[in-house]
Amino acid sequence: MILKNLKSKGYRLTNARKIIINLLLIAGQPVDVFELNRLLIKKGMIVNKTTVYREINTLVKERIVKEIQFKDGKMRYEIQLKDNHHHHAVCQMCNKITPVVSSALEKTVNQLEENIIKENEFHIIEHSLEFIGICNKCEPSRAESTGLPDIKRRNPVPTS
Amino acid sequence: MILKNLKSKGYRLTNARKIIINLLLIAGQPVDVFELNRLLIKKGMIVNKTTVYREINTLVKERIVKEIQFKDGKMRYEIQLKDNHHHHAVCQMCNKITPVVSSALEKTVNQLEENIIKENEFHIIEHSLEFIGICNKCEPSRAESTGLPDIKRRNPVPTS
DNA sequence: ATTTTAATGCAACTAAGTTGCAATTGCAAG
DNA sequence: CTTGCAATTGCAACTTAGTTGCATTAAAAT
Ligand SMILES: [Mn+2]
Ligand SMILES: [Mn+2]
Ligand SMILES: [Zn+2]
Ligand SMILES: [Zn+2]
Repeated sequence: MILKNLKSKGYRLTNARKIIINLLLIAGQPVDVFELNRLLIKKGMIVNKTTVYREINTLVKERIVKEIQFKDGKMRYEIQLKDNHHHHAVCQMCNKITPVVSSALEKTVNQLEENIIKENEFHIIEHSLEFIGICNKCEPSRAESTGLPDIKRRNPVPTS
Repeated sequence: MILKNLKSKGYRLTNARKIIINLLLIAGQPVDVFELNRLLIKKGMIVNKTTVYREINTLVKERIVKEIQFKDGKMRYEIQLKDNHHHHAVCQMCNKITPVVSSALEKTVNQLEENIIKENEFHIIEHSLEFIGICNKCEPSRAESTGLPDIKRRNPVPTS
């Protein structure tokens, strides 16, 4: 188990650590630190943001958590379960996240990675693939707009 | 041309705009705002950072420039040329960027996108695919380390 | 040359994430 | 159960990318 593994490496099983891991397991999808904090408070536990950042970075370092960057300027974190490699489709309007799994795709990507390693002399460790779009719930409101949806980004394009 | 297109839409062909577009064309790879500013200064032109951000967001809005997020907390921008869709391999250590092109991959991705649209009822606008690894120049120094390379991220994992 | 409005510079601001350090706590050993 | 030590935590101050309001400047159409 995750906790066993951590303890064996000299990490302590602190309250914050256990709850954060649990919340990430329950979430089952990428969450940002703000959201994680909200979940912690809901569980009746207030953890300083510094601690949250440090804890998450520890989990990233131990390859228990994976970082994902969308385009809204905040890192998101998702627990890494065995044989659960997947990607995401993100709604530009409401940020809804849908997992995307495709063995055909992974096969093609792996093939490509091998080619890159051979041809470009570049050792590839991982890849990051995200799909950006509009979820079916947000689709209706998009029709009325200019076609370019309101992107939830940190640096929003000013509405002309 | 790009400038013609912009003028026809009511944008003015200012000095800053013309130089920024030119620098992005010359760069031919994703650059962040800090780097862009350095290039502007080298061209003998000092442009206020607010202007640079605003200009780039205008170009993004007009689909002339594409935003790319690696994991170092800064957005990068790359000019969008016709029929030049591609991805990137990024060195975790020196940030060297290598373009990745594969028609086989795009075909698989397009197929997958169609499936997502049908099955998940999610309208997909674009995808973002980046490969993370170690370039051949940085490879030697990696061998001596723990295996986990020093990642150039904003929130660096503390070296245990 | 005049006018109109897009673009610019500036300074102050926001928000994500980091750091140094002192106080706390997990936990192993006795 | 107590003690000791290193890992963890909280706090406050800091850094950095990016944003905003407003007064000023400058494309460019007439
Ligand atoms: Mn996921
Ligand atoms: Mn490129
Ligand atoms: Zn949505
Ligand atoms: Zn490198």
